[in-house]
Amino acid sequence: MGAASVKWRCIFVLYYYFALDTITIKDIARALNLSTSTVSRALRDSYEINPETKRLVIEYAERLNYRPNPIALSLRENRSRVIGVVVPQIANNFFSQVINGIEAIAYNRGYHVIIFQSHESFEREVLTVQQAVARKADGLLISLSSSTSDVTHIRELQEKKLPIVLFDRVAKELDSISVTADNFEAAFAATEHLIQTGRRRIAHITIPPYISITQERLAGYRAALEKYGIPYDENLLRYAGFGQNEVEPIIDDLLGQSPDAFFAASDRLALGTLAALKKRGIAIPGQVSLIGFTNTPVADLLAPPMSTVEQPALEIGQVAAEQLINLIEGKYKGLQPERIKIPTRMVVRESSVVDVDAKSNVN
Amino acid sequence: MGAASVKWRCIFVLYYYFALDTITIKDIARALNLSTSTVSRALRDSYEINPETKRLVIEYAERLNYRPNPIALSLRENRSRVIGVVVPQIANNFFSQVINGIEAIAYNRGYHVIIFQSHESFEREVLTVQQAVARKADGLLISLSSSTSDVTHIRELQEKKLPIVLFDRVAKELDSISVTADNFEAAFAATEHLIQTGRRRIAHITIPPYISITQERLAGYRAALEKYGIPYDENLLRYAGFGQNEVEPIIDDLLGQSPDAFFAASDRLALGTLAALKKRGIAIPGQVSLIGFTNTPVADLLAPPMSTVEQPALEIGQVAAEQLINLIEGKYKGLQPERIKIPTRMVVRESSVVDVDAKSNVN
DNA sequence: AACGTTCCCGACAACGTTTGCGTGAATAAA
DNA sequence: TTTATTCACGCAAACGTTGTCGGGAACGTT
Repeated sequence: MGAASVKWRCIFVLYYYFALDTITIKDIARALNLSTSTVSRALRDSYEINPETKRLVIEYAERLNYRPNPIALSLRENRSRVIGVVVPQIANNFFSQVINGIEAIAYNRGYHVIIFQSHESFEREVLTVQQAVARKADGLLISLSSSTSDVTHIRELQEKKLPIVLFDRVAKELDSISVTADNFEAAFAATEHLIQTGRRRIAHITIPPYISITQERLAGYRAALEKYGIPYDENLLRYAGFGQNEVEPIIDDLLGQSPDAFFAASDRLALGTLAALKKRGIAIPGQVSLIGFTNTPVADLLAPPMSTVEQPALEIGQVAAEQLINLIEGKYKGLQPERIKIPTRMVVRESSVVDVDAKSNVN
Repeated sequence: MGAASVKWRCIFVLYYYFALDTITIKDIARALNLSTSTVSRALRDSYEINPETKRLVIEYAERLNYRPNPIALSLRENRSRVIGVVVPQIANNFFSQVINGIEAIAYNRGYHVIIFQSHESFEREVLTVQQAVARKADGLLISLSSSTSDVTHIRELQEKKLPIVLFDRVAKELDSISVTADNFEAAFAATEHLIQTGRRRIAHITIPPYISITQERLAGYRAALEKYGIPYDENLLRYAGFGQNEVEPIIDDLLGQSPDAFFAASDRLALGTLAALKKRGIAIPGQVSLIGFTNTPVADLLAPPMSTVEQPALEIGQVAAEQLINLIEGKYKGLQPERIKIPTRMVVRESSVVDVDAKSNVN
């Protein structure tokens, strides 16, 4: 009895410990009476292995479903085939679409993606980037948090020659490849559209000023105003953070400046603005026009359907991933880091279409 | 000249190769004239190391910002501190929120998250799961693809004792921990709400029938009908795939059955239904009511604001991650695998609010 | 003085893989 | 027959870390 129970316990323990145990090159070597080096070379189809031996090894490996241990490879080759992606928030349509694009390219080129979130916090961004480095990511795709004004933590990594590509929220101070939407053009087009439909007092509600896209979009906005001889009124400009209820008071405040249009620089802000305006019973586009920067697929279904500048999120992710992997694999030896701008697309919907009468009135 | 250029090239090469080189335990040992074992023990605060030596080592390590190499640790300990997440699509509000929840918990408990997408394809799911295993993930969080009817690829892993937790799209055949919304209750509540507002011919448009949630939701729908003595009419039931334009013809088809309400079993389907109905000029809720299963934050801003059953995506992710990590860390020795249901919340908005007159007419 | 403890520390193996080098055997060339 | 050459394979080191073992020195106990 005792002996039997011990026996069963042993079997259980063995099963438990070895069941998940994937087969290694050593197992193959032992089974075939070869050395690990021979097996390794056979699997890599080295010329210095007898074809017959190769056949044996490969057959056996396939039969037992051998998979090389990527961790051992990483340790040896000092590369992980992992790229780290640092975004402010995953649960944001824009970023999840970008990640989608990244993953597609990475997958095709044999890399995996580890996601890190900075939660719009500078401190967490620093920590998270360190984590990614400690995890031995081969390269980093970063979109800066909105509270990041100091980028030395990134610069240090660049100086250590860690491949880095920035996307969307980039920093001018960093001399790296960057991939963004053409924010200037997009903002210019949106503003111009509002002007051409007769609007003059165009409020611009945007995200914190540190990050690059804010400045580019603001520049586009101002350039359009200037082109049409409309003076820039900084009372019509507001920065909104990422809190829950930040938008409403800002809208209230802006309404005091009697704007006839709102240009919101992000998805979240556009929706917040729409909600606030509706809540206050302000007619869109009757009293004010609205156009947003967005990636929501439902702009069409809103009330009213919302004009937007669409950012090619998927494409940004794809291009950024391609650039990074090229960088990792050393295909850019001497070239200058490039700043890539992906064109956007403006979709005019009801929220900014002023009918002819109203337009002539306004004018 | 030649010698100088060679010298510079050497320096460049050295710099290039060693700049990123993080410091190892060996470097510390060499610098302090100790053995690697001593350094290792000193850093782990072993009792058998002289306090003075410890101080020296720890000081030096901190000064040079030593970080243990997680890859070496993984190789040695046969664990990666990585959890693999397999979802049909990242760029889906529900899943990105789930991932958000997963990441939050994983981060706190010292794990990282690698994302895999099955793109709703069975073949890619199998491949991707294999990838995750080959990558030595310590455990897997899986939401099955809609085309997955055979789950042997998952079962095999379970039999190999790989910790697995299923969420949202689970399979009854698999004896594992699962975390889902309470789909039956949610569907029951939604249907009951439609009935209580006077609807009788309630169309149900849902996702492919293999996956668990479809069946649970359908069961809830039917149970509500039964409770109110309304015969189940299978002509009012439609399955939609994940193609671009699948919803519209289905709606057209359903409209032939003169329904007075639509209950859509997913976010995407609800929005597609809304779009199709609007396109056809059908008044909501005048002619038909609409209620969706959704996670979109903009339901309120739609025209009309859409009634929804909200799934607690973030919470599902958190609970699933917790369960998995407990499983990985062996905290469940003998316990039965649990099927956890997270309660949902129904939010009634205009799209299903029938005014009194209309209601009495319909009745 | 002989012995047992305690304290600190180093050597070594192991995790899975690749690779430079060495080597015995068979073959070819002299 | 001797000497090169080619072929096919094994040995050992390395990647960074931890744990087992063992051992020298200093101390305390008979």
